[in-house]
Amino acid sequence: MDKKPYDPSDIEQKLYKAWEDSGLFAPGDNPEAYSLAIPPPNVTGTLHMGHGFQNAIMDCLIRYYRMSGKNTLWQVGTDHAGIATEMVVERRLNAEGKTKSDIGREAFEEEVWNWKKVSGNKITSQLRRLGSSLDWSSERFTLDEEYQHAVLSAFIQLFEEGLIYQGKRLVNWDPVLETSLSDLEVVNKDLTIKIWEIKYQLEATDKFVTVATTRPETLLGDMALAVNPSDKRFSHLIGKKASLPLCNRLIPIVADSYVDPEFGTGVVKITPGHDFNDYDLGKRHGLHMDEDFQCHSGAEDDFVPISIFNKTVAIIGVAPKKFHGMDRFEARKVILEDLKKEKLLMSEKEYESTLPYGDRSDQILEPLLTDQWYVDAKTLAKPAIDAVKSGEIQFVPANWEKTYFQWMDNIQDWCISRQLWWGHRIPIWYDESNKPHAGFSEKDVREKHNLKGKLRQEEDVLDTWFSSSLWTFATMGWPEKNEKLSLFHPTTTLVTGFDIIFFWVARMIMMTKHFMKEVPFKEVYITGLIKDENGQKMSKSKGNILDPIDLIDGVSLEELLAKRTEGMMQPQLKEKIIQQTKNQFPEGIESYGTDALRYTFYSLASPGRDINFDIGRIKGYRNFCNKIWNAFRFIEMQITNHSYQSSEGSKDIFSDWMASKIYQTAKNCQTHIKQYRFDLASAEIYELVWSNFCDWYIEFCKVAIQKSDNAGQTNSLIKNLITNFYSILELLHPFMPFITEELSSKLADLSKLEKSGYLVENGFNHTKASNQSNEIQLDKIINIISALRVIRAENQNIKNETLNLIISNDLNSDTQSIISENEGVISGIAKLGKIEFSDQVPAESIEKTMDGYKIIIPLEGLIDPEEEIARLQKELADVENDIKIINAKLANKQFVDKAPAEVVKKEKVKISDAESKKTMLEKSIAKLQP
RNA sequence: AGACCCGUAGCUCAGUUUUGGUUAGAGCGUCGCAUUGACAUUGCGAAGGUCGAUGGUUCGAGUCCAUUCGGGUCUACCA
Repeated sequence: MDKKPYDPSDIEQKLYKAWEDSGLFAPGDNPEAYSLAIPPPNVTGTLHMGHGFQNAIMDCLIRYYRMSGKNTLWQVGTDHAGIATEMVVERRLNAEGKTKSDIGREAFEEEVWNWKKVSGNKITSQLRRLGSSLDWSSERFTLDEEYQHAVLSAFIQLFEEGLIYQGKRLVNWDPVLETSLSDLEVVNKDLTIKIWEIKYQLEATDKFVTVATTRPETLLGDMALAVNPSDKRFSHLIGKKASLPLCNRLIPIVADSYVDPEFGTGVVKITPGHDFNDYDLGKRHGLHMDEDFQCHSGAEDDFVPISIFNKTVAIIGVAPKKFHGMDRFEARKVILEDLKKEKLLMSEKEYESTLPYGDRSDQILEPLLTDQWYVDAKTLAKPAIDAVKSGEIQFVPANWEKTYFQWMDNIQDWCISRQLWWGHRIPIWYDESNKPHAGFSEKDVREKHNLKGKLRQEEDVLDTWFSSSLWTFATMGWPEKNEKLSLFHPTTTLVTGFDIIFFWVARMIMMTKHFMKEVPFKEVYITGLIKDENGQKMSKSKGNILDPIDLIDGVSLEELLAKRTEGMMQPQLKEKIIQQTKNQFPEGIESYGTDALRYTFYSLASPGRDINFDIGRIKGYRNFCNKIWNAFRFIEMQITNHSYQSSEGSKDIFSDWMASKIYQTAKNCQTHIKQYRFDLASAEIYELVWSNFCDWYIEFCKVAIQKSDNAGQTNSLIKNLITNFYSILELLHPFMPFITEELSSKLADLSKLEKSGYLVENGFNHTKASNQSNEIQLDKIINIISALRVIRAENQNIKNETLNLIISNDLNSDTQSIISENEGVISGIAKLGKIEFSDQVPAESIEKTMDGYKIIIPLEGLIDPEEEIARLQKELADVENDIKIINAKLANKQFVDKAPAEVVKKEKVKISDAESKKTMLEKSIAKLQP
């Protein structure tokens, strides 16, 4: 037996492989199903702390229910992550001096598939390192053939139902990635920007009106000026025209209540092609341009917005030729100079506002008029709202429902087309008259619609979230109806973060309700977001990211620095990050093992919104693993040293006590897991194992075995010890799968049980209800031993002496006889000579009043009576104070009348306890006094 | 502008809803003591909190209500 501490690296990967090879994670056919679908990570991504956290939780759930006898499916898979992946591959191409358009669509797609091959398995192997008991046999990727078929089917059905439509609208345009984005992919940043005031000359006068703008370049696309209809300052202008600076064309002045007379100058320039509000206003007023480039208002149907940007946001169209080809910011500069020259620029001021940025590219977005595909989200939202309102789906914690409703009630149609190459190409073919038809292939479309002429396929691909919104059922083979779907769908629970409630959770509910006529999951457990120990979001640019695998295996400072600084978007932060990392981890990070990391996650999983990951805590849980490991080593020693034989044994009070504690904890954990309180469950088990099992039970067993005088008794003590340890391993297994599996198999070998297979599949076999009265008795004995320890700590001269103990006869007779029966063990642990029950108290002694009885340690010549009196008097003062407080309470008529009888009774019991304690203390003091 | 979350021991957090009711808990850290048989990744013991503030409801408030201060998040945004 070696003495080195527990080393998880010896066992973890070996065990996972054994589990996986044995096919233990694959579902069976028991109709009592429990299923989870993993939120599919980006196929080319790597594991971060959030993944680690959420997967730890999912694995605990699935292992717990698998052990409880449910038929479990934990669906695994990865997402193609359109924009993110396309960006990475494009950057790699750029580094080689090539561009996407150089090589063309097909070659590019091939590049991405190659990249997936290189980096694609990283995250799935990392999931294995976490011990996640995923069903690898049903792994899916969102671009698998089968999955693609589901995506196309969904699109075609929605199109045919009129719930997907094409429209020329303003979208959030990312000029760097050259694609549209949905509202959710826009990050609004608060900034100090500039605002300019510009004069527009009124037609056929020498008068001007002034408008304010933060984007002067858009004036090239202005189609009107607008004022509030009730604004007296400008009512005479309504219906007149103004001349557009630098452009030599006229635009109408219209009245619209959208304009806030209090804000700015009260006159607004209207650019329907480049601003969302202006677009709506332009539509209301039917703004359009004639062949002479003059703008007019009209009926709503006349509305034709003009656009002056192309897809790289360079100036085109009706803008004066001079500006053509200029980038938006270059054009802004030139326009401001020109306005200044013409004395039309009134002012330039600082201004607090927000600008929209792309969440991936981090570039300022531009509203741009393009053809896009939309999902009619308003229609799909209704059943999805009802599903949550009716309780068919429950959010945990429940207040996330509010967030959900707030968004769903104001939902906008969802732009699902992306001008990318990586993803599901939209299954639309245009005929020669540009009419769109949906189908699985060109052939399919031709046959269905009897088309003869040339067909052109839509170039765009679908938003990644469109395909992932089908995740729970598309992974199970939909649109085919099969047994898997009927057994495992709806899934039981979704575990995810609040950051994707809108992106994913809400859209899954909408789509699943629509296609399956049922919900995708019955409960949504929204976890907190993992932040660093200072409450900062973990991000590459802050340089505070942690890789869960580094916490498992350890990492040197050099490697950690390299990881945190490679491929930085803002290299100027590099020095700061290096310094900060060196301060935090001067020696790098130690290896803690998966079980310790997982346990840390559980202990932090309280219902709040943010979870600050304090690296200090993981150390404590590594020690916990070591503690368990050594508890096993103790048992191992007993088995070997006493030639343990597996046979029928008899009960003992210590094992009964332990079994009873385990049973209670197991019951509580069941509740905690149902309520997703992994923090409470883990804390309770920790306390059970460390404080009850190791600190007390093992110590009792140790002495009991030592003092046992017959082999049968020894054997039976060991047998009960083994059984209780098994129960603990079972209870811990969903939280710490590796160490528990390893120890259970070692224990099975040692104790010569027939090999009973893996804990993974075995369930909770050893935990049983036990003798509760024994539990109470032993709790009392433990109280006595603890009190003795306090006395020793307070009296340094007796800290190591063997002492005699007298217990007053006030202690009930049941406990007295149990103490007598186990005198040897108790004396052994508490280092006592003999234990007596008596009301005869020797003159020189230390006394301690307990719960209705007292313990006395005769100490002739060893104590200073004066010191002892002082100590007792302090204790007396405390008791008297308690009595005063309770008396005051009971003297309060209001309290006695209004408080529930139970509460009043409790107080009365309390005071009588305190009174008797007081009497005992007074007697003790009197005796010491000369 | 609206919605939401957080504030409890030196630090990181439970406890606050359904149900207001003893002396408010844990881990880490700190202090004192312990040393060869499971474990120093250890054991035993101790100290440490007017629960952000104010007011209210109540016999009774960390918990309920109102106001307020500080920190944070999301949604929507006006030129």
